[in-house]
Amino acid sequence: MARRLGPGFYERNDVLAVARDLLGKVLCSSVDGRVTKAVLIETEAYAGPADRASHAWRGRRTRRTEPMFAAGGHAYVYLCYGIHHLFNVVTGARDVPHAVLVRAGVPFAGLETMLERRGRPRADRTLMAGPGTLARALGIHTRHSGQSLTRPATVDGLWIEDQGFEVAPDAIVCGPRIGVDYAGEDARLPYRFCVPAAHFDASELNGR
DNA sequence: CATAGGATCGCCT
DNA sequence: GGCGATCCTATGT
Repeated sequence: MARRLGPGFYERNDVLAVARDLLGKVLCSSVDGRVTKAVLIETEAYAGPADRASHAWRGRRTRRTEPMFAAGGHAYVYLCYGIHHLFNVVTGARDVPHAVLVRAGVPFAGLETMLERRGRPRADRTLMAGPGTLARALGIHTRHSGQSLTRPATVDGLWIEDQGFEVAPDAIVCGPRIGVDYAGEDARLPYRFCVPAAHFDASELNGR
């Protein structure tokens, strides 16, 4: 049975552990009267003010980054390259700006809606193979930035469920984050986590 | 007010 | 593998 993740999951201060634990969890959206869900297969941790790759480096606090300083369990969504709405899970205590960027997923529910949003005729590996495409498939928008992930469902909202998918620690591959060359030495930190998409192929998803 | 640049994507060759 | 799209955000004057 599905269990919505609560504050205890998100408010942990170990953002690397949260990034790992999000693999296999199911990101859900209710947008435009439609519910869509994706199993997460790739995440990246952004570790607070000490992390030069983070928007909150050196405690930078602006209207855009303000949601990162909320308590764990809120959304941080920002526009990248003027086009892509990238979704992050805010983690840790209030005023500690940890976040986990959700980079990829596989469909779990609402496939027709996700195909329509992506302008695709059928599902393939590229349907949600990057942070921009995943957010688009789920209808995630910058207006969701700052919203709670733990409040009861609304007509326009996001949350994350545990659908019981197990991800063994040795199935997780980690490596450096993508697109953060500007971050100097921090660009090489192994803060990116993935499980192969095959882990959650269609046969396993049937019947859940 | 002006400007530079970005936690990307998809199409082109 | 190379490049243009596209516009918000942050920063500096």
